[in-house]
Amino acid sequence: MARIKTEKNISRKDVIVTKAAILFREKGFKAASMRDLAEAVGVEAASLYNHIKSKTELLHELCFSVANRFLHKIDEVEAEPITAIEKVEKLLRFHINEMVNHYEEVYVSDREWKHLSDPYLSNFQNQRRIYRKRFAAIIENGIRHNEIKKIDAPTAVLIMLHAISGIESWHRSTQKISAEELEENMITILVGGLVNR
Amino acid sequence: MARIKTEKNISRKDVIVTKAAILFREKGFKAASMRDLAEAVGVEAASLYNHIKSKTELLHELCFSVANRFLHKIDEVEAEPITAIEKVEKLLRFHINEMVNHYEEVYVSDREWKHLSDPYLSNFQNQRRIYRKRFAAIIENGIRHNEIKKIDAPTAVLIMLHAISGIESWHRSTQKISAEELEENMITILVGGLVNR
DNA sequence: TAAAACAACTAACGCGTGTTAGCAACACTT
DNA sequence: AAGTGTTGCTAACACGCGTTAGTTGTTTTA
Repeated sequence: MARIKTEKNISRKDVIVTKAAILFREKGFKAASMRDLAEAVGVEAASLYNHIKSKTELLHELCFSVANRFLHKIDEVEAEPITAIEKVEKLLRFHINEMVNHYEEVYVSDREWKHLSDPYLSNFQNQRRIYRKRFAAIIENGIRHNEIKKIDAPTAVLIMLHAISGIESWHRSTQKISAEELEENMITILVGGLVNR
Repeated sequence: MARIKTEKNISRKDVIVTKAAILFREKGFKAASMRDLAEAVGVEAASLYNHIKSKTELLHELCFSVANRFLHKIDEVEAEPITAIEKVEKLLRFHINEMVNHYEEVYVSDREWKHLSDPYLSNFQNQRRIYRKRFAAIIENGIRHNEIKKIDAPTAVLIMLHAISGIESWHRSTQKISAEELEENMITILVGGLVNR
């Protein structure tokens, strides 16, 4: 009867949540079964329920832990006395790093939140909407100060956030450039565009 | 015993495939059941099998019809005697229009292809990989001719394609700018960047 | 070392799934 | 109007799912 191995400060629940992120990313939330997860953890499916309440709880945990990190970051960035472009760049770099270093979690939170159920679902959607509005507000500020082109701010936000989710492809690719190169390339393109002038 | 209504040149299978796209987009492939689909079509679940072979067949049809449209387009664009930037812009505009006008299909093809099974799966992945390489080759050409900044071409492709998939958010949003405005904004930002200079 | 708390197990439940078989009603052709 | 293929129906199948109950084994505490 082999127990789930834990290290210091890592609960068995944390182990399960982490493995769940990997599995949900790989197969999708619906397609990943609790029996799959149990196998990944090295235990029988029923045993998981000594540590978690339900499959959906795993999704809650993942989605909200990611969402909270982004909300804290935008709090921080908004308060800094820097230009709008610098704020945008800081947020982008944060997004890129989160996507590079916490790939599974961020990816799952991004693509599988639809399977949350109320009240978590509407809660999550709200947080997401608010985050985007605050991001757009920064861009609108930049437009007002002539730092940023006269564009539709919500559209800009949408482009930025989705472009970053493309790091998924980078992660999966075999011959990948370094994370640093990736970051610099993304910032160059998103902030400065393709055209050479 | 109400039949599936068909208009001229639209087979009953086409009706089913179209409804499937809407449903798969809404709930995800795995979460959408054949009974859901039957209800959307206005028929019992078993009746669907007079027109289709399996649930997965619906996904094949959607994924490959979308993939083929993009492959034909890149054939066309590659052959034109225009600059690299113009080629990129043409492809981007095509992507944007496809995403705006065939939202459900394109979205499903983009997000649910994982649930294809071999040999369709590897086939689809191949086509996708090849498409991206050809897109990247256009960008690399532009870099060689100094039209485009010295950036990592695969990263640029990844940004472009994923940015466009963000049109999903536009589609869902309530107060949306017009499709034309969206298109112009996206091209402006992706080709020219955010910064005003 | 005994008791208490924890974490694993086996067995099974009810349910929803994709799909098939067999039959009835419709639509079109001659 | 008869015949033929098409398209719908009902019933049911085998299976995998998330989850619970009850029990056994292991670790921690006193």
